Parts: sequence; C-alpha cells; structure tokens
Amino acid sequence: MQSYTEENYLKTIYHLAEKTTNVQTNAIAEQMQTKPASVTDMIKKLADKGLVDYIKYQGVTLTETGKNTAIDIVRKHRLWEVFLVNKLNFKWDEVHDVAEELEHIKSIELIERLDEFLGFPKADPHGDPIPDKNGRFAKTQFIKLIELKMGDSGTITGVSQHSSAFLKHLEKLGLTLGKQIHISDITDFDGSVEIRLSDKQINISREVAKHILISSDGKN
Amino acid sequence: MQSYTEENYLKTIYHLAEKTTNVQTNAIAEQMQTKPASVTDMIKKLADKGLVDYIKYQGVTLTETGKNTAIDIVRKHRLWEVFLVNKLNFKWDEVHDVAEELEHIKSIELIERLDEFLGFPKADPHGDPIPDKNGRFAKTQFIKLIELKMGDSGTITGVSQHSSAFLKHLEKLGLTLGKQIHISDITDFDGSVEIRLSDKQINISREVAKHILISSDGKN
DNA sequence: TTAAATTTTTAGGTAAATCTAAAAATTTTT
DNA sequence: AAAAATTTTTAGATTTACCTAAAAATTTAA
Repeated sequence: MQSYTEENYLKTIYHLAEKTTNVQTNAIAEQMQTKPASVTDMIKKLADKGLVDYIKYQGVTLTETGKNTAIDIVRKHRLWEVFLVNKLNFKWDEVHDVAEELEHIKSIELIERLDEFLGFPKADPHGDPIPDKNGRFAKTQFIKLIELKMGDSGTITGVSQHSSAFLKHLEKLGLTLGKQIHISDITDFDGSVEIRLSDKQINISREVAKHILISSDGKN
Repeated sequence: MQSYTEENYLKTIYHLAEKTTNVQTNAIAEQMQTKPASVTDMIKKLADKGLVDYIKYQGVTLTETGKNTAIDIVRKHRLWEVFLVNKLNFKWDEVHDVAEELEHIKSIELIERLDEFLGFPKADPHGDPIPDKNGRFAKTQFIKLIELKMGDSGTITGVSQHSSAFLKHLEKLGLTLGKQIHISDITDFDGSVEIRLSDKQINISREVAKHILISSDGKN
C-alpha cells in the first residue's frame, strides 16, 4: 500500500517518463513543487519498495509494479474527471484539482462501479485515454495542430496542456473536443494558423496550435 | 483549513457529544483507535485553533466553528453514501469505509453539485439526516423499536448501529428503510419481538430491536 | 582536458501525528 | 477521608515528508 505522497510521486514519474526514458531528480522536484533533496529521499524509499529502479545520479525508471500502480492512479483520475464533467456539469477547465484528490480514494470496487456508471468511457474530458481495469489503453495517434499543412482537415481529439487559462481560451474560441477543423491558411509573419470551423473562421497563435491534438481524417 | 486527521477528531467529538456533553479523552481515543496521550496532544492543537473548548482533565466541547466544521464533514459523508447506494448500487452495509475517505475531499463546489445531482436528499441510506449547506437539519423524532408496545405500528426510518454484520442481518430479515411494521407480540421469556410485515411475520431479538428506529405513524 | 556550471546527494534539522512509560489529577470505594 | 482505581497529562521518542546548506558527481564550455 502506498501513501498519498508516494502515489503522487509515481504518477509524476510516469508522466515524465512519457517524454524521457530516465526521469531526473530536478524534473520531479519541479513537477511536485518540492526540492531536489526531498525527491532523492523519496526515490530511495520507492526504490526500497521495488517501485522504481534507481541508480545514483542517473535518475529513475518505474518498475513493472510501479508502472502498474501509476497507471491505476491515472485511470482513477481520468474516470473522476469524466464523472465531474458528465454528471456534475463541471467545465473541462475546473476538474483537475478535485480529481487530483479523488484519485487517491482506495477502493477497487468503487472505481469499477464508477467506470460502469459512466458507461466505460475511453477518454477523459481532455481527450486523454482512460486505461481499463487491466491497465490497458490504446496508444492514441494524435498530430499536433501546428504540424498540419494548409488545406489539411481533422477533428480535435485532445489537448497537451491542461491549464485552466488555456482550456478557457479554447472554449471561448469554440475549439472543443470533437470539432471538425480545416486549415485555411498559415500566416508567414508569425506562424499563426487560420482555421475554418463549420460555422466560422478563426485565427490562433502558434503557441495555441502547439497544444491542440488532431486526429486527421484525411488530407484535402 | 484542517488536516485529514483534525477533521476526523472533530467528527468523532461531534458524534460523541450527541450522547454526553463533555467528551472524554478516553472515549475519543477508543473511537479513533489511538492512545489517550495522542488525543491529549491533538485536543490541545484543536483548542489552539479555536475549534474546541478544553479544560485539563475535564474533556472537550466543540466551539461554534468546530461544530460547523464537524457538521460539514457529516454532510459530505452522508451525501457520498447516498451517491454510492443510489448511483453506484452499493449495499447500505458496504458504503461506510469509502465514505470515510470521500468525506475529506475539499471542494465546496463539488459537494453542492453532488447534492443537486442526488436531488437534495434529506437522509442517508441508514436514515441519518443530511445537513443542508448551511448545516441545518431536522432533529429526527425516532423511537427505538424496543420501546414500542404490543399492537403498535410504525415505519422503519433509521438504525442506530452501522456495522456491516447488523445491516446485513436486517437486510436478510427484510427490515429495510421504509418498511411498515406492526408489533404483534413481545415474548415474555427473552423479550424478543414478534413483528408483522406486509408479507410475513418474523421474530427479532431485543438486541436487534434496540437498534432499529421507528417513526410511529399512530398506535392501534 | 581542465575549469565552470549544473545536477544530485548527503548531513543535519523541523513539524505533524503518533507512541510508551511515568507522573499527576480525579473519581470511586472502603 | 484515606486508599485504590481510573483517567488524563507530561516527557521523551519515533516516523514521514519535508527543508537548507554544503559536498560530491556529472555535464558543458573554454
């Protein structure tokens, strides 16, 4: 059994490991809003428990057990987010902090029943995949909007930035999950992207375009 | 803001205060599954925070603030129990432990929306009243089944024992909330009670009868 | 390939919530 | 109203998850 804090470390390491193989102490510290010295302490503890492999000065990787634990926490987090949005009518930019707490409730039965109650959703309100009870989920094949060429089309299926500010901005622009988009122009001057939606034409900055994930349904 | 542990102390003191005015150190220790020395430490802390009034060797009472905090935790606990039973199909004997964790999730918005989602329930699955968002709830006028006389009738509206064993037993006997009962006989020998339900006649021990709460809808 | 910069670890300490053992206060019994 | 029993508190430790400051290892730059 892991403590609340240990679970958060595992989750953080899991997410960081999606980008780099060996997760560094400083990176964990930054993510966890704590100091590198504290991270070293915790890493040792997790290594003793067999949840991470750790070589001094070389960073950590999750063991099989550690990875499974992390995925289970991610599963809970995303299921709770679906609950908050679909059942309690929270906005997609309001759910992160509460889900951050709910993900630590320890009851397998609870999460199985919640999953069923929600209709076994495959993705959370931000388009991130929800692992099933065996920890399995489809590796999603997303393209960043910024990588699309003029004339390309696609559907918004995710975001790679979960800050409330960013999500609120998207909402205001009408760029929500499931929306069909078409790249009508890419501005030479600042790289901003002109997008055609079903009902309107908008312009978004490169910075925004970087964090929108598209499942391309064919070029045009 | 209170810690998880502080919240549990406040809740425990609140429940004990329903029986005695001055709550004793040992009683808290027993309830919290901890040692009296630890309770003394925590009581001092709660007193410093203005949540309890404390006189050495004289036990504690909740302050207004302390009481409000406790009631808020009770509200959360009972709303989550309703959620678990009504939405996730848990049995009434399976919800206590999970609700014990869920009650500490800190989000006013969450609990307001949950309350609404559940249709502003007035009682939890055991018949205990759910405080509204201002902490108000009706003082329920229950009579213990054991206090009824032969020939009396009433409706089961609560239980004063939440152990899984007891609740499972009631379930098996068909003694669930809302059931109409009629006292057809009280056995001289062992004080056990013979009860007529709509569809059958059963006999329950004094011990069981003590913990069933009845709203009497007129004598007969 | 040293020197400088960065990253990571170690050493020693703090606060929260516990504990045990012993002392002090209160209550009950004789 | 003493003595005995019980309850409560104090004193001093322990564990978890932190911290700061300094030392050690690694990486980058000159």
